[in-house]
Amino acid sequence: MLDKISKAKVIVVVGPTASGKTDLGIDISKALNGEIISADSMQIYKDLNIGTAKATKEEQREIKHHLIDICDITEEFNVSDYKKLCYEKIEKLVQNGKVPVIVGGTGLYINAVVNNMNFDDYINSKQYNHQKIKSRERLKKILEEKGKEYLYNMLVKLDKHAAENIHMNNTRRVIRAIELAEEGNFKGNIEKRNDLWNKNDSPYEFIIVYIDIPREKLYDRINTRVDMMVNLGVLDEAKMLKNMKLDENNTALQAIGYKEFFNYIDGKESLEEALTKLKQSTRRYAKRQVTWFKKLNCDIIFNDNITKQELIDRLKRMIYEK
RNA sequence: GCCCAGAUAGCUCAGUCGGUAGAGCAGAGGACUGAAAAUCCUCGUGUCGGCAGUUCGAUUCUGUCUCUGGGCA
Repeated sequence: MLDKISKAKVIVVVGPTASGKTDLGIDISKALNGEIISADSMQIYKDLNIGTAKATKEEQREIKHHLIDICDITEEFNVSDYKKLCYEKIEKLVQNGKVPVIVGGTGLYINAVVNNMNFDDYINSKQYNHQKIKSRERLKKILEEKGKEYLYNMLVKLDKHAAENIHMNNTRRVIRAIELAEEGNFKGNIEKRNDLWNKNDSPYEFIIVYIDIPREKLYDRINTRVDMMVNLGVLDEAKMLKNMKLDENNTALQAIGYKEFFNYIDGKESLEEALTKLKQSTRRYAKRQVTWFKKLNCDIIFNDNITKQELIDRLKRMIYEK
Protein backbone atom coordinates (compact mmCIF):
# COMPACT_ATOMS: atom_id res chain seq x y z
CA MET A 1 0.00 0.00 0.00
CA LEU A 2 2.67 2.42 1.08
CA ASP A 3 4.69 1.12 -1.80
CA LYS A 4 2.03 2.06 -4.27
CA ILE A 5 1.67 5.56 -2.96
CA SER A 6 5.36 6.25 -3.15
CA LYS A 7 5.66 5.16 -6.75
CA ALA A 8 6.07 7.93 -9.30
CA LYS A 9 3.14 8.18 -11.71
CA VAL A 10 3.71 7.94 -15.43
CA ILE A 11 0.98 8.66 -17.96
CA VAL A 12 0.85 6.51 -21.05
CA VAL A 13 -1.20 7.51 -24.11
CA VAL A 14 -1.82 4.74 -26.61
CA GLY A 15 -4.05 4.28 -29.63
CA PRO A 16 -3.90 3.40 -33.29
CA THR A 17 -2.18 5.56 -35.86
CA ALA A 18 -4.04 8.79 -36.68
CA SER A 19 -6.14 8.57 -33.53
CA GLY A 20 -4.79 11.87 -32.23
CA LYS A 21 -2.14 10.70 -29.79
CA THR A 22 0.24 13.57 -30.50
CA ASP A 23 -2.35 16.27 -29.82
CA LEU A 24 -3.70 14.59 -26.73
CA GLY A 25 -0.22 14.02 -25.37
CA ILE A 26 0.61 17.67 -25.80
CA ASP A 27 -2.60 18.84 -24.15
CA ILE A 28 -2.06 16.52 -21.20
CA SER A 29 1.55 17.64 -20.85
CA LYS A 30 0.55 21.30 -20.90
CA ALA A 31 -2.03 20.80 -18.21
CA LEU A 32 0.04 18.58 -15.94
CA ASN A 33 3.56 19.99 -16.26
CA GLY A 34 4.58 17.04 -18.36
CA GLU A 35 7.10 16.18 -21.02
CA ILE A 36 6.56 13.64 -23.73
CA ILE A 37 8.50 10.43 -24.22
CA SER A 38 7.75 8.95 -27.63
CA ALA A 39 7.15 5.20 -27.90
CA ASP A 40 7.42 4.84 -31.61
CA SER A 41 9.77 2.53 -33.46
CA MET A 42 10.00 4.80 -36.49
CA GLN A 43 10.06 8.27 -34.94
CA ILE A 44 13.31 7.12 -33.38
CA TYR A 45 14.91 7.90 -36.73
CA LYS A 46 16.19 11.26 -37.86
CA ASP A 47 15.04 12.58 -41.25
CA LEU A 48 11.84 10.55 -41.32
CA ASN A 49 9.48 13.32 -40.30
CA ILE A 50 6.39 13.69 -42.43
CA GLY A 51 5.78 10.02 -43.13
CA THR A 52 6.12 9.05 -39.49
CA ALA A 53 3.79 11.88 -38.43
CA LYS A 54 6.26 13.27 -35.93
CA ALA A 55 5.24 16.21 -33.83
CA THR A 56 6.19 19.38 -35.69
CA LYS A 57 9.11 21.56 -34.64
CA GLU A 58 6.63 24.08 -33.21
CA GLU A 59 4.88 21.40 -31.19
CA GLN A 60 8.22 20.15 -29.95
CA ARG A 61 9.12 23.69 -28.92
CA GLU A 62 5.90 23.93 -26.92
CA ILE A 63 6.42 20.65 -25.12
CA LYS A 64 9.70 18.81 -24.97
CA HIS A 65 9.67 15.46 -26.81
CA HIS A 66 12.11 12.71 -25.91
CA LEU A 67 13.28 9.61 -27.79
CA ILE A 68 12.63 11.19 -31.15
CA ASP A 69 15.46 11.60 -33.69
CA ILE A 70 17.92 9.54 -31.68
CA CYS A 71 19.15 7.24 -34.47
CA ASP A 72 20.51 7.64 -37.96
CA ILE A 73 18.52 5.80 -40.59
CA THR A 74 21.29 3.25 -41.01
CA GLU A 75 21.43 2.38 -37.31
CA GLU A 76 19.92 -0.63 -35.59
CA PHE A 77 17.61 -0.22 -32.66
CA ASN A 78 15.44 -2.62 -30.70
CA VAL A 79 13.08 -3.03 -27.77
CA SER A 80 15.76 -3.54 -25.20
CA ASP A 81 17.45 -0.32 -26.31
CA TYR A 82 14.12 1.39 -26.06
CA LYS A 83 13.22 0.05 -22.66
CA LYS A 84 16.56 1.10 -21.23
CA LEU A 85 16.42 4.62 -22.67
CA CYS A 86 12.80 5.08 -21.70
CA TYR A 87 13.40 4.19 -18.07
CA GLU A 88 16.37 6.54 -17.99
CA LYS A 89 14.21 9.35 -19.35
CA ILE A 90 11.38 8.64 -16.93
CA GLU A 91 13.82 8.77 -14.03
CA LYS A 92 15.30 12.06 -15.19
CA LEU A 93 11.90 13.70 -15.65
CA VAL A 94 10.67 12.50 -12.28
CA GLN A 95 13.76 13.92 -10.63
CA ASN A 96 13.13 17.24 -12.33
CA GLY A 97 9.57 17.32 -11.05
CA LYS A 98 8.03 16.69 -14.46
CA VAL A 99 5.26 14.24 -15.23
CA PRO A 100 6.44 11.76 -17.87
CA VAL A 101 3.86 11.30 -20.63
CA ILE A 102 4.65 8.34 -22.83
CA VAL A 103 2.95 8.67 -26.20
CA GLY A 104 3.17 6.06 -28.89
CA GLY A 105 1.74 3.32 -31.01
CA THR A 106 4.42 0.65 -30.95
CA GLY A 107 2.74 -2.05 -28.88
CA LEU A 108 5.89 -3.98 -28.11
CA TYR A 109 7.68 -0.92 -26.81
CA ILE A 110 4.74 0.09 -24.64
CA ASN A 111 4.54 -3.45 -23.34
CA ALA A 112 8.23 -3.55 -22.50
CA VAL A 113 7.93 -0.37 -20.46
CA VAL A 114 4.58 -0.92 -18.76
CA ASN A 115 5.29 -4.53 -17.83
CA ASN A 116 8.87 -3.75 -16.95
CA MET A 117 10.23 -6.39 -19.27
CA ASN A 118 13.55 -7.69 -18.11
CA PHE A 119 16.55 -7.46 -20.41
CA ASP A 120 19.23 -7.92 -17.78
CA ASP A 121 21.65 -9.51 -20.20
CA TYR A 122 21.44 -6.30 -22.15
CA ILE A 123 23.64 -6.02 -25.18
CA ASN A 124 23.96 -2.71 -26.96
CA SER A 125 22.67 -3.56 -30.40
CA LYS A 126 24.85 -0.98 -32.09
CA GLN A 127 28.05 -2.68 -31.01
CA TYR A 128 26.92 -6.00 -32.37
CA ASN A 129 25.46 -4.71 -35.57
CA HIS A 130 27.98 -6.26 -37.89
CA GLN A 131 28.06 -9.65 -36.21
CA LYS A 132 24.28 -9.85 -36.14
CA ILE A 133 23.88 -9.07 -39.81
CA LYS A 134 26.40 -11.77 -40.65
CA SER A 135 24.59 -14.39 -38.62
CA ARG A 136 21.25 -13.32 -40.09
CA GLU A 137 22.60 -13.76 -43.60
CA ARG A 138 23.79 -17.22 -42.67
CA LEU A 139 20.36 -18.20 -41.33
CA LYS A 140 18.59 -16.74 -44.33
CA LYS A 141 20.78 -18.85 -46.56
CA ILE A 142 19.86 -21.95 -44.60
CA LEU A 143 16.20 -21.04 -45.00
CA GLU A 144 16.63 -20.65 -48.72
CA GLU A 145 18.58 -23.86 -49.21
CA LYS A 146 17.04 -26.23 -46.69
CA GLY A 147 13.60 -24.78 -46.09
CA LYS A 148 11.56 -23.46 -43.22
CA GLU A 149 11.07 -26.86 -41.63
CA TYR A 150 14.79 -27.39 -41.27
CA LEU A 151 15.20 -23.91 -39.84
CA TYR A 152 12.40 -24.47 -37.39
CA ASN A 153 13.95 -27.74 -36.24
CA MET A 154 17.17 -25.86 -35.59
CA LEU A 155 15.28 -23.67 -33.17
CA VAL A 156 13.53 -26.63 -31.56
CA LYS A 157 16.96 -28.09 -30.77
CA LEU A 158 18.36 -24.81 -29.51
CA ASP A 159 15.40 -23.49 -27.55
CA LYS A 160 12.36 -25.72 -27.39
CA HIS A 161 10.21 -23.33 -25.42
CA ALA A 162 10.85 -20.47 -27.80
CA ALA A 163 9.89 -22.73 -30.69
CA GLU A 164 6.58 -23.60 -29.06
CA ASN A 165 5.57 -19.97 -29.21
CA ILE A 166 6.52 -19.34 -32.81
CA HIS A 167 4.73 -20.67 -35.88
CA MET A 168 6.97 -22.45 -38.35
CA ASN A 169 5.89 -20.12 -41.15
CA ASN A 170 6.95 -17.08 -39.20
CA THR A 171 10.51 -17.49 -40.44
CA ARG A 172 11.47 -14.01 -39.48
CA ARG A 173 10.83 -14.66 -35.83
CA VAL A 174 12.32 -18.14 -36.07
CA ILE A 175 15.54 -16.56 -37.32
CA ARG A 176 15.45 -13.95 -34.58
CA ALA A 177 14.96 -16.62 -31.92
CA ILE A 178 17.86 -18.68 -33.26
CA GLU A 179 20.07 -15.61 -33.21
CA LEU A 180 19.17 -14.99 -29.60
CA ALA A 181 19.61 -18.60 -28.59
CA GLU A 182 23.03 -18.68 -30.23
CA GLU A 183 23.97 -15.62 -28.21
CA GLY A 184 22.89 -17.49 -25.10
CA ASN A 185 19.57 -15.76 -24.60
CA PHE A 186 17.06 -18.51 -24.15
CA LYS A 187 13.97 -16.40 -24.05
CA GLY A 188 11.68 -19.35 -24.33
CA ASN A 189 12.71 -20.89 -21.05
CA ILE A 190 9.59 -21.00 -18.93
CA GLU A 191 11.04 -19.91 -15.62
CA LYS A 192 12.78 -17.06 -17.30
CA ARG A 193 9.66 -16.06 -19.15
CA ASN A 194 7.87 -15.62 -15.88
CA ASP A 195 10.75 -13.55 -14.63
CA LEU A 196 10.41 -11.25 -17.59
CA TRP A 197 7.13 -9.86 -16.32
CA ASN A 198 8.14 -7.58 -13.54
CA LYS A 199 5.24 -5.22 -13.61
CA ASN A 200 4.93 -5.08 -9.87
CA ASP A 201 8.64 -4.48 -9.40
CA SER A 202 8.59 -1.43 -11.61
CA PRO A 203 9.49 1.71 -9.69
CA TYR A 204 6.71 3.51 -11.53
CA GLU A 205 2.97 3.37 -11.66
CA PHE A 206 1.62 3.63 -15.16
CA ILE A 207 -1.71 5.26 -15.90
CA ILE A 208 -2.74 4.08 -19.34
CA VAL A 209 -5.08 6.10 -21.53
CA TYR A 210 -6.41 4.39 -24.63
CA ILE A 211 -7.82 6.50 -27.45
CA ASP A 212 -10.84 4.67 -28.78
CA ILE A 213 -12.26 5.85 -32.11
CA PRO A 214 -14.94 4.10 -34.17
CA ARG A 215 -13.29 2.16 -36.98
CA GLU A 216 -15.00 4.10 -39.74
CA LYS A 217 -14.00 7.45 -38.32
CA LEU A 218 -10.44 6.27 -37.84
CA TYR A 219 -10.22 5.12 -41.45
CA ASP A 220 -11.47 8.51 -42.63
CA ARG A 221 -8.80 10.19 -40.59
CA ILE A 222 -6.14 7.89 -42.02
CA ASN A 223 -7.21 8.66 -45.57
CA THR A 224 -7.18 12.42 -45.12
CA ARG A 225 -3.90 12.28 -43.26
CA VAL A 226 -2.19 10.39 -46.07
CA ASP A 227 -3.38 12.99 -48.56
CA MET A 228 -2.10 15.71 -46.26
CA MET A 229 1.31 14.08 -46.03
CA VAL A 230 1.70 14.35 -49.78
CA ASN A 231 1.03 18.09 -49.60
CA LEU A 232 3.58 18.41 -46.82
CA GLY A 233 6.22 16.70 -48.95
CA VAL A 234 6.52 13.03 -48.01
CA LEU A 235 7.59 12.33 -51.55
CA ASP A 236 10.85 14.18 -50.97
CA GLU A 237 11.50 12.10 -47.89
CA ALA A 238 10.64 8.95 -49.82
CA LYS A 239 13.05 9.89 -52.61
CA MET A 240 15.77 10.61 -50.08
CA LEU A 241 15.24 7.24 -48.43
CA LYS A 242 15.17 5.44 -51.75
CA ASN A 243 18.39 7.08 -52.90
CA MET A 244 20.18 5.83 -49.80
CA LYS A 245 20.06 2.34 -51.34
CA LEU A 246 19.81 0.73 -47.92
CA ASP A 247 19.97 -2.96 -47.21
CA GLU A 248 16.55 -4.52 -47.66
CA ASN A 249 16.48 -5.49 -43.98
CA ASN A 250 16.97 -1.93 -42.81
CA THR A 251 14.39 -1.05 -40.17
CA ALA A 252 13.62 2.39 -41.54
CA LEU A 253 12.65 0.80 -44.84
CA GLN A 254 9.86 -0.99 -43.01
CA ALA A 255 8.12 2.28 -42.19
CA ILE A 256 4.72 2.70 -43.73
CA GLY A 257 4.60 5.85 -45.84
CA TYR A 258 7.77 5.60 -47.88
CA LYS A 259 8.25 2.24 -49.55
CA GLU A 260 4.75 2.53 -50.97
CA PHE A 261 5.96 5.41 -53.16
CA PHE A 262 9.02 3.66 -54.58
CA ASN A 263 7.25 2.26 -57.63
CA TYR A 264 5.66 5.63 -58.33
CA ILE A 265 9.06 7.32 -58.14
CA ASP A 266 10.36 4.78 -60.68
CA GLY A 267 7.41 5.57 -62.94
CA LYS A 268 6.02 2.05 -62.66
CA GLU A 269 2.84 3.13 -60.95
CA SER A 270 0.53 6.11 -60.76
CA LEU A 271 0.39 8.33 -57.70
CA GLU A 272 -3.22 7.27 -57.30
CA GLU A 273 -2.21 3.60 -57.04
CA ALA A 274 0.54 4.38 -54.56
CA LEU A 275 -1.84 6.34 -52.36
CA THR A 276 -4.44 3.58 -52.42
CA LYS A 277 -1.81 1.06 -51.33
CA LEU A 278 -0.47 3.35 -48.65
CA LYS A 279 -3.91 4.02 -47.20
CA GLN A 280 -4.63 0.34 -47.18
CA SER A 281 -1.46 -0.67 -45.37
CA THR A 282 -1.99 2.12 -42.87
CA ARG A 283 -5.50 0.83 -42.18
CA ARG A 284 -4.15 -2.67 -41.67
CA TYR A 285 -1.52 -1.39 -39.34
CA ALA A 286 -4.12 0.47 -37.30
CA LYS A 287 -6.10 -2.74 -37.03
CA ARG A 288 -3.09 -4.62 -35.68
CA GLN A 289 -2.49 -1.85 -33.18
CA VAL A 290 -6.07 -2.05 -31.94
CA THR A 291 -5.63 -5.80 -31.42
CA TRP A 292 -2.52 -5.14 -29.41
CA PHE A 293 -4.00 -2.45 -27.18
CA LYS A 294 -7.13 -4.45 -26.44
CA LYS A 295 -4.93 -6.74 -24.40
CA LEU A 296 -3.37 -3.93 -22.45
CA ASN A 297 -5.02 -3.14 -19.13
CA CYS A 298 -6.07 0.41 -19.80
CA ASP A 299 -7.11 2.70 -16.95
CA ILE A 300 -9.03 5.24 -18.96
CA ILE A 301 -10.74 4.83 -22.31
CA PHE A 302 -10.88 8.14 -24.13
CA ASN A 303 -13.88 8.21 -26.43
CA ASP A 304 -16.99 10.31 -27.11
CA ASN A 305 -18.32 9.66 -23.61
CA ILE A 306 -15.68 11.83 -22.02
CA THR A 307 -14.37 15.27 -22.93
CA LYS A 308 -10.71 16.12 -23.07
CA GLN A 309 -11.10 18.39 -20.05
CA GLU A 310 -12.78 15.64 -18.04
CA LEU A 311 -9.95 13.30 -18.98
CA ILE A 312 -7.34 15.80 -17.87
CA ASP A 313 -9.15 16.47 -14.59
CA ARG A 314 -9.31 12.78 -13.92
CA LEU A 315 -5.61 12.36 -14.61
CA LYS A 316 -4.86 15.30 -12.34
CA ARG A 317 -6.73 13.65 -9.50
CA MET A 318 -4.97 10.35 -10.09
CA ILE A 319 -1.58 11.99 -10.03
CA TYR A 320 -1.87 14.44 -7.20
CA GLU A 321 -4.39 12.83 -4.87
CA LYS A 322 -3.78 9.70 -2.97
C1' G B 1 -32.37 -3.12 -85.37
C1' C B 2 -29.38 -7.80 -86.10
C1' C B 3 -25.32 -11.21 -84.49
C1' C B 4 -21.96 -12.94 -80.68
C1' A B 5 -20.15 -13.21 -75.60
C1' G B 6 -21.17 -12.37 -70.59
C1' A B 7 -24.39 -11.85 -65.93
C1' U B 8 -21.97 -16.55 -59.64
C1' A B 9 -19.21 -13.50 -52.43
C1' G B 10 -17.72 -6.09 -51.75
C1' C B 11 -14.22 -6.70 -56.62
C1' U B 12 -11.93 -10.09 -60.54
C1' C B 13 -13.24 -14.66 -61.96
C1' A B 14 -13.43 -20.42 -61.63
C1' G B 15 -16.94 -24.36 -61.35
C1' U B 16 -21.13 -27.64 -61.11
C1' C B 17 -21.08 -34.05 -67.63
C1' G B 18 -28.39 -31.49 -63.54
C1' G B 19 -28.10 -33.26 -56.64
C1' U B 20 -28.18 -25.25 -54.19
C1' A B 21 -20.82 -23.64 -55.10
C1' G B 22 -14.89 -21.98 -54.49
C1' A B 23 -10.11 -19.31 -55.48
C1' G B 24 -7.38 -14.67 -55.51
C1' C B 25 -7.92 -9.81 -53.89
C1' A B 26 -10.65 -6.69 -50.48
C1' G B 27 -12.49 -7.20 -45.50
C1' A B 28 -12.80 -9.21 -40.34
C1' G B 29 -10.70 -11.60 -35.95
C1' G B 30 -6.24 -13.13 -33.47
C1' A B 31 -0.90 -13.79 -32.03
C1' C B 32 3.25 -11.00 -30.60
C1' U B 33 9.15 -11.11 -24.77
C1' G B 34 16.03 -8.23 -28.11
C1' A B 35 13.99 -6.21 -36.62
C1' A B 36 7.62 -4.89 -34.44
C1' A B 37 4.96 0.75 -39.07
C1' A B 38 7.89 -5.84 -39.22
C1' U B 39 6.26 -10.91 -39.22
C1' C B 40 2.78 -14.76 -38.74
C1' C B 41 -2.08 -17.57 -37.85
C1' U B 42 -7.53 -18.20 -38.57
C1' C B 43 -12.19 -16.93 -41.10
C1' G B 44 -15.83 -17.48 -47.65
C1' U B 45 -24.32 -18.75 -47.71
C1' G B 46 -24.07 -16.04 -51.80
C1' U B 47 -32.43 -14.99 -54.12
C1' C B 48 -25.24 -18.60 -58.82
C1' G B 49 -29.55 -11.49 -63.21
C1' G B 50 -35.63 -11.89 -63.45
C1' C B 51 -39.64 -15.02 -65.03
C1' A B 52 -41.40 -19.49 -67.17
C1' G B 53 -40.56 -24.63 -69.15
C1' U B 54 -38.32 -29.74 -68.98
C1' U B 55 -37.09 -32.80 -64.59
C1' C B 56 -38.12 -36.36 -58.58
C1' G B 57 -34.66 -32.17 -58.46
C1' A B 58 -32.07 -26.45 -62.23
C1' U B 59 -27.20 -22.04 -60.54
C1' U B 60 -26.12 -25.86 -64.42
C1' C B 61 -30.46 -27.74 -70.02
C1' U B 62 -34.46 -24.89 -73.02
C1' G B 63 -37.35 -20.45 -73.94
C1' U B 64 -38.04 -15.47 -72.88
C1' C B 65 -37.10 -10.72 -70.69
C1' U B 66 -33.58 -7.16 -68.49
C1' C B 67 -28.70 -5.34 -68.15
C1' U B 68 -23.32 -5.08 -69.67
C1' G B 69 -19.34 -5.64 -73.25
C1' G B 70 -17.88 -6.47 -78.46
C1' G B 71 -19.07 -6.80 -83.71
C1' C B 72 -22.37 -5.63 -88.02
C1' A B 73 -25.77 -2.09 -89.81
